[in-house]
Amino acid sequence: MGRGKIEIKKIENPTNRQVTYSKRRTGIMKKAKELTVLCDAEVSIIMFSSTGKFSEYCSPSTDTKKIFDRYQQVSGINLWSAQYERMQNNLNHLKQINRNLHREIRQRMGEGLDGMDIEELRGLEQNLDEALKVVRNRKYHVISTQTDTYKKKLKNSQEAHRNLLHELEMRDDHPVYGFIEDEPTSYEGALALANGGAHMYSFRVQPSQPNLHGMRYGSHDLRLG
Amino acid sequence: MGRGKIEIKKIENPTNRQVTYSKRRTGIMKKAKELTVLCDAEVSIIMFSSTGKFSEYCSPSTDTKKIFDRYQQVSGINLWSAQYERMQNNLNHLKQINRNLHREIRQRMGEGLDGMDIEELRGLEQNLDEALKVVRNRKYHVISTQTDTYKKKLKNSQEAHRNLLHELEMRDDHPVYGFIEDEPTSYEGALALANGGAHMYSFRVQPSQPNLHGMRYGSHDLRLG
DNA sequence: AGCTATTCATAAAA
DNA sequence: TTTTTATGAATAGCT
Repeated sequence: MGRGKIEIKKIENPTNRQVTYSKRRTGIMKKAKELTVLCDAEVSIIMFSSTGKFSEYCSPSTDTKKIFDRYQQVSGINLWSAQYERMQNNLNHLKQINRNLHREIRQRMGEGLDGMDIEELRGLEQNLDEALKVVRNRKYHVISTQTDTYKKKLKNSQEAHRNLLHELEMRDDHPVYGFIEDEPTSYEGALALANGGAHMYSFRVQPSQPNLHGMRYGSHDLRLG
Repeated sequence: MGRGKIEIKKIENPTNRQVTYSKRRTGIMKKAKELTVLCDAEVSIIMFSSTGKFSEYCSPSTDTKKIFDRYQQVSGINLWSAQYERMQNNLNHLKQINRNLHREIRQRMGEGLDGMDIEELRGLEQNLDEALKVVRNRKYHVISTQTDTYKKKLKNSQEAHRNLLHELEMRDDHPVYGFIEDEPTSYEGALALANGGAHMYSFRVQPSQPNLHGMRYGSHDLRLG
């Protein structure tokens, strides 16, 4: 179809090749359009020239993604299955880990112990016992630190007060209002703070069967996704 | 290009349409092959007839997936980003939950307490204390159940032994070997079993600063994914 | 599926 | 690139 027949092999002259590409590309696209209309077909064409120039055709009734989704269904080959499967596995793995973590927390809260044998129970008991000691120590440490800080602040405040009074005295010899000292420094005070805080006036009731469900020390959102 | 010009509009006669589809499809595929060879291009064609029949062409130097990946890069539109992003979000969400769970377990083991204030520490302490009581109760329950089972088995064994001896006596009046009774039923025995098991002969050493790292009561794989 | 009269696509040149 | 134009290719309508 042209001034003489041509052999179907790579056109070595780059200019000719480019010209032929351009012409034939137009031709294929036209044919694709005609096929789409005449035969009510769905066609997707993607092509790259040897210089990397990109062109595409897609039937107007659809889009490239839809055609490719359909292609995947029909061909049975999922083009992103590798990526997809890797993520899916990752997801399942994380879910499994989460289940394990969740179970462990439940056990550490005294729930779901039915499946554990003596060895496991003894291990858990010892672990909890040790953790409890550490937490208690930490608590007392935080309390004493806080008390010290409070003491220092009080001291500074007192001093500032005295200085202020002194200054006033120096200025106009007015009568002096005494500073009220009130430091909870006794061990009993600290203990009360440790065990009741703002509620130290009331006794803590210990139920024989404590309902641990929903009783968390923090406010983490621990629901599984 | 046939016996008369045709208008480019849908061919209503299904047979004609199917025939035309078949002929023109062959034509396009041939053109695609020629373009591939002549111009050293990469071409991917996917089409579906109105009856759903699927055909594809792809340049031999590549494959449909590669062309599509390249298409995505060039067009800038990631065709499966929606799916991908959803999974990615899911994954990140799970990872966050995982971190929270892990942190909670660490705190319940007495690690990573630095960021906790008094209220939280007191809550954790109380929670651990209650859990410890529940676990202890459970442990003793399991032990007593186990002891009961052991007793019953022993009883059955003794009875079977006596019956056997009795039978032997009845048969040939041989001398009788006594059954050695050895039941660890005392509370001391149960306690020893509870606290030491197979190692009840040795005293348990309580380090003043217990190394909780790696000391788990179970054998869960808790590594983060 | 083949055939073939026609129309279409396009190689070479401008 | 696009246009021109001579030619080979594709195919519509029939069998």
